[in-house]
Amino acid sequence: MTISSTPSERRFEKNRQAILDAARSIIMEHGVDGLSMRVLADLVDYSPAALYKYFKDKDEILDELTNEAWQLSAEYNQRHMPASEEPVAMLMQSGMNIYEFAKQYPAQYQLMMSSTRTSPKSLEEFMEHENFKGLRMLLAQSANSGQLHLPEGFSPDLLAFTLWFLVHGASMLRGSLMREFGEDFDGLMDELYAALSTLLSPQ
Amino acid sequence: MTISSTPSERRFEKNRQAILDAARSIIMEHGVDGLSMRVLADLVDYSPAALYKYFKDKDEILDELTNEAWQLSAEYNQRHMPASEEPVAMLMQSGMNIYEFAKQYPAQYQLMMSSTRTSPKSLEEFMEHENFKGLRMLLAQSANSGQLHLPEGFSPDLLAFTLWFLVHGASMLRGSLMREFGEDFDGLMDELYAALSTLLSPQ
DNA sequence: TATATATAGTAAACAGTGTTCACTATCGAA
DNA sequence: TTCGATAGTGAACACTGTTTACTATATATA
Repeated sequence: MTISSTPSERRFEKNRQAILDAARSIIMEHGVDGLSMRVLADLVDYSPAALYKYFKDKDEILDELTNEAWQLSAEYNQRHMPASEEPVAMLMQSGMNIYEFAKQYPAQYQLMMSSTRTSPKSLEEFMEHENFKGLRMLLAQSANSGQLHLPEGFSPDLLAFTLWFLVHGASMLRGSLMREFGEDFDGLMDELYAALSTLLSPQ
Repeated sequence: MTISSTPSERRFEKNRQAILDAARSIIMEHGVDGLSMRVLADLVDYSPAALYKYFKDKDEILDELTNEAWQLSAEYNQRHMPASEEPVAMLMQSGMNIYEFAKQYPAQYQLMMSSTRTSPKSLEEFMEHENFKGLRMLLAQSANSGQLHLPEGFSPDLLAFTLWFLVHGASMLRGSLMREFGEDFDGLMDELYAALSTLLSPQ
């Protein structure tokens, strides 16, 4: 399914991609706030105004990087997920993956959590979001097969949200209010995973 | 304990306070990003440069507002806390108070969670933080007296961190990634409080 | 009371930001 | 070969936080 395209269209797409690559490298090295249209233009040997032939505005660049980031995070999770394991262990690994991703790609994570135009428009839409649906499925199936203990009052979906809040809360706090805690924070998370693991294991 | 002061010192302090009041009203109406030195100067009938006689830089203004915000949040919590109640109910109310505060004072909450110079420098320092120590004490005492059920693997302090992560995670997500969910998010939180309440109640 | 000093306040500028506009040169198609 | 779309540019606009040189005014001292 190759899309027919003229040389100039391919050239345009290449240049656009090169700009995105440069933008990505800037936010990874200097944070999201380190990205300015002028330093970006400098890096790709364009004048600042030229960037507006490729993108409507700066937000469109950030939106592209945000979508990339969600995908990257999903890939990161799949890459670090043991193939056949018990559900509770997979669940804990899922949590660690989000947490580690936020640590390793703080700029991308910041974009995911803050981007304006990209964020889901309703709870229903979010529930179908690729990165959340996997978690819901895992919980529903393993609760059904008795491989996961649902604490009283928790539906699979409510537990999914709870864990999402918990892990993303911790990850965001680690990058903002608690950014100075360093290793101590990681130790705390290990304790938390251990306790959660026994709480959610059958029996 | 009135501090001896000259008229000019009192005048200085009054002007400084007036600037802070104006800054607060700006962030409450237009968000933290809506605060610029020029609109602030306009509002208090000063030239922009004059503000620098009262504050080292913009961050110093934001730091003052951040400290205020932490205090405001503590007061909000105390004001909405039933005097004599069972610990679990108090705990849930505490969580709701943080969540409701973040909803009602989003700018202040944003400052609390993001300010650079104000944030605690270590885990130990944070554990002694006024707004967190209350939670720890409540948990330790009620767990000791059997009025709170500690799930296996959770120490009182670990549970305190867990609840902190959970509530602040939810509050931050409500203000960022999930800002469009509106009432649905609140309903989810109600479910969560109910489930948590039965999980942590004795028996 | 006169004089010297510290201080409140200002206009203008600097360096940075995102973005737009008028313009040129080149490229692709008829 | 001509003609129109388009890639790319320099300069400007309207912002941002901050600094510098300067002027009054208010305070403190002789």
